[in-house]
Amino acid sequence: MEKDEKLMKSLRAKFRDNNYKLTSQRQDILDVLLNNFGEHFSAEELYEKVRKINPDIGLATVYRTLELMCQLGITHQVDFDSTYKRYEISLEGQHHHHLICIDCGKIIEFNDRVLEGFERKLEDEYQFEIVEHRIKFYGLCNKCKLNR
Amino acid sequence: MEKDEKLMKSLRAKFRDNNYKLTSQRQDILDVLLNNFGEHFSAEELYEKVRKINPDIGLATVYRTLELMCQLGITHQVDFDSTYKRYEISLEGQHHHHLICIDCGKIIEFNDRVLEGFERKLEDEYQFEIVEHRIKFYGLCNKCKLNR
DNA sequence: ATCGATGCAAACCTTTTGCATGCAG
DNA sequence: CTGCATGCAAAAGGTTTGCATCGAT
Repeated sequence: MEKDEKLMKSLRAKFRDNNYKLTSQRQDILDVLLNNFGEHFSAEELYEKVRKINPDIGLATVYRTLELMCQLGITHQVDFDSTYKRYEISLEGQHHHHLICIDCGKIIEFNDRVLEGFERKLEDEYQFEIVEHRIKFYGLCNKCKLNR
Repeated sequence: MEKDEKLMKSLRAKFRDNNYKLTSQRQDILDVLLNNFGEHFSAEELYEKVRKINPDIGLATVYRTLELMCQLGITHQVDFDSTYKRYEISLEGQHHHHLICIDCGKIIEFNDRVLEGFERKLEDEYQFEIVEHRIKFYGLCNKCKLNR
């Protein structure tokens, strides 16, 4: 839990350093975030999880906190093709991408650096300065391949 | 317009071959699709464009037709991080990806094959059969770079 | 003539907003 | 204390659905 403590400290600092109050609701949300590290979640899902810790929290607060955390770089949106928005915790230097199973919806994450040369080429060709990339591969996971 | 005729014919066949009626509304939607080839559009945007041809079409019909066309492979969803869904016409062998400007929202499309080797590697590593990929690079377009 | 497709309006679901109250700094 | 943050409920998108009618086959 040492690493978690350090991370929590840095996330709290992001609120404080930007003059946002560290309310108990925001702390509760950070707790849930770290206890579910690496997951993607909707506002509703986050709300349900936070309610187990603090049953009085309002859904609007969850939405407002998500927006603020995205602004502070604590979280960011991940856009899968769904009717609602999904989010995940941001971690510097942790570009990761997704393999998404079109049968069962399973999401596998992976990291890679192979794309960097490719990015240079694109930047030249289109006079575009790349800040970030999101890559998704759709297909069949091991299990679903067998069930066909 | 020769190529368009051929494409239109094949799209109409997709309805017919699957026993869906080729109503005037569906035909109007196909017309708009081909006359705005390559664009991404929301249901609302498509609705507005179709209304110029057929002012009596209902928004629900546009939604229902979009769903059907996605099912038939005529269109597919593209997921940018927005509050509403966006679609584009599908074209076999035309994998293309996006450069998205984080300042002005401009979207530049590009094609590339450099990722194929990378895909093989992922398939081995994760026992995952890749069917399709979607790649987005976020950054600053030429114009917005200058305005900073 | 039949049954799927349409238009309308209502329902739904997710997200945002206004306002009075609460609480961190 | 002060002003930002919260909870509630209402409003605001975007999308889906029920139902009577229309029209492609």
